[in-house]
Amino acid sequence: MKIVQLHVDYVEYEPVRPESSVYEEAERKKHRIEEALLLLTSVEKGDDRRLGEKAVEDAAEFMKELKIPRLVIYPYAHLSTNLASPGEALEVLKAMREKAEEMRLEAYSAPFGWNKKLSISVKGHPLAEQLRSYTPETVREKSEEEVPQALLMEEKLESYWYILTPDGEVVPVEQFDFKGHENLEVFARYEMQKSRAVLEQPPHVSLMKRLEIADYEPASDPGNLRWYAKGRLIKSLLEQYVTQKVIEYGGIEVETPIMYDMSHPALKKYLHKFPARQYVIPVEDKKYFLRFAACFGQFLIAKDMQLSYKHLPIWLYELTRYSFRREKSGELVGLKRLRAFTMPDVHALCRDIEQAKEEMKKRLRLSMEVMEGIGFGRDDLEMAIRFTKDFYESHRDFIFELVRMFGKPVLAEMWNERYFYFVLKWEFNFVDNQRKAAALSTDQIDVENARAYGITYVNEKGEKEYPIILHCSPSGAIERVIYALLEKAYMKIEKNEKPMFPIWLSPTQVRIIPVKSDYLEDALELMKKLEESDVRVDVDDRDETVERKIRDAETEWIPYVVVYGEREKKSGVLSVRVRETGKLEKMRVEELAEKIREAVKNRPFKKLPLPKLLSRRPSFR
RNA sequence: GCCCCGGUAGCUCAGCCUGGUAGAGCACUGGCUUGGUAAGCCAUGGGCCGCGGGUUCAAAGCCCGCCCGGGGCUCCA
Repeated sequence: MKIVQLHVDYVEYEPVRPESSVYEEAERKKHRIEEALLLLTSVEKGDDRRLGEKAVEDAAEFMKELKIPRLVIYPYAHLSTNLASPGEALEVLKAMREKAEEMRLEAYSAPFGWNKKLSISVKGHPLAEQLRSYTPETVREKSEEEVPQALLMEEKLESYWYILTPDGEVVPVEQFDFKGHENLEVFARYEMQKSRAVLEQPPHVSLMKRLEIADYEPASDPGNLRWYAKGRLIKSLLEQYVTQKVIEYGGIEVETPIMYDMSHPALKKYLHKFPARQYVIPVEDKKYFLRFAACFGQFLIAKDMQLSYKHLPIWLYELTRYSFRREKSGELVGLKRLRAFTMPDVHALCRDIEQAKEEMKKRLRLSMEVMEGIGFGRDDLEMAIRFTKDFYESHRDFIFELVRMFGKPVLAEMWNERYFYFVLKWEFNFVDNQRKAAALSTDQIDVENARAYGITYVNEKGEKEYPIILHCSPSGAIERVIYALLEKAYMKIEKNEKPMFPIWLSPTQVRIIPVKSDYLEDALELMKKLEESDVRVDVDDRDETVERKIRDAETEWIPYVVVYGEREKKSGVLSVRVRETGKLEKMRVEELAEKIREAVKNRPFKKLPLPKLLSRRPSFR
């Protein structure tokens, strides 16, 4: 395919008479289009629809750069001596028109197969005239950079912003009184203008390194981190906790592949509806993409399931380690935004919208419980609800029910049209030290994918129907949860308070410091006792002063530090330095164990995956 | 992707502007020290100063190119 691309002040054409055996219907009148990008297009032998689509994509990019408002596709046979047959050529031209429409370009198209009178006025800048040449090879090479439609559409998306209150008010953001809701205001401004110059680096990055949680891995692709023992432990506990909660709520846990064939028909559509860039892996003559959510695997399972209305609602759950999104390199930050991340993802198949609404309420409750269980309070999170205008008009009460459940004013974004596959989504957002927001928990009502994947259930009448699908991550990405915990801890440092992890997540919960080496035996004994009641304990047996060991325990944010010496040996009562209160407290071993059991309550426990003796423990960095 | 900043010991960084052949603290190793609630003392070892080219008698430093990393912008379903 050869295209002469011209940036024109105007183009005028007038169909005179049909010239080819294949021609389109056309009016014999003069057409004039101003301020346009004109594509004089010759379709050659071997060209296919993909080439046409690619050409339109390139043109669209050019138009965006130069702010050219409209496109004219003009069949022009005189650029090649190797023309395709008229039938084939028309097919490719139609693909171009469809593509332009799909991309919501203002596009005009001259009729194929006519002898036309043509006059044009080309602009005088250096980029105004260009020859483009496409062969099947160009598409094969370039297609790795395929940009999903949704990414392009997103840029055109128009939103209206409101605050919804638990009392049922709808207030345009500009008119809302944010007194007492300062965090929501920061969040709303962040979402709406999405730009803010901040120079400092986010505090959680140096914390994640210093606390030996995670670190960048220069030998991998950026945004793929390495996890040290303490980080792995914390992450693993969070993973187990979310999974446990989802299963309590009736989730059915499955596991699915991490890579999928890009040419699989059902996946193809979803790839385009979902604004994310993929990692692509060529294997022999096929291309696979790494999953960027659990959706694919679960939908493919659901498609094969024998589902009756009696089974619904049904929840399918997977915790993806990992999901991959090839975010642009400049967007990656610490644990906040990664290219490989761990995402709990629970889908619900529902028979109709009413059932979907009921399920969504349960899942909101689940998400609230999970966030609270992890250690986030209501003040730490701001809720956003986004929906189409249609959905709002027919389900207003439901939306306010969600707001009431959350119990605080909520940021609402309304779209005039449905651009994505869902009609409503909500998220919890965390506002960090840079006053930037990151989404954690989320749920969506998907009205499109059941059809796209051929997922059906049988209703009372024995007919097949498409279910509504909900997509929920009760915690959001696990890495991002840790980011939020670290950012929250940093806020404490800023207030001159002692930062710490929730006790159930602290790698070492109790550090025992023998006053001198003579008490090491006793310390080990004490450690054994505490371990028997599921407490993570270690012993600082290094040849250092007590002060030094305490300082090190403090910088590790250890919640309970026990100094053990003559006094404790005699009395049998421990001196415990309690981080939360900053006080020294006397208590017996059993009381200490009980305090920790109480703090962990119903949440998972894992043993400390490190040498128990500090003298045997290497530093990771 | 664009803009900015950076790459010197395991880590954090100084030195670079104004060229003269490599520094500190912490960590590591050895020794002294048996210490009671946030850093005990001494000593030792450790460096292709990101890579390649250029200028110069001489380059960690100046110039050019490249690679890698980070931050900001944009984006964030």
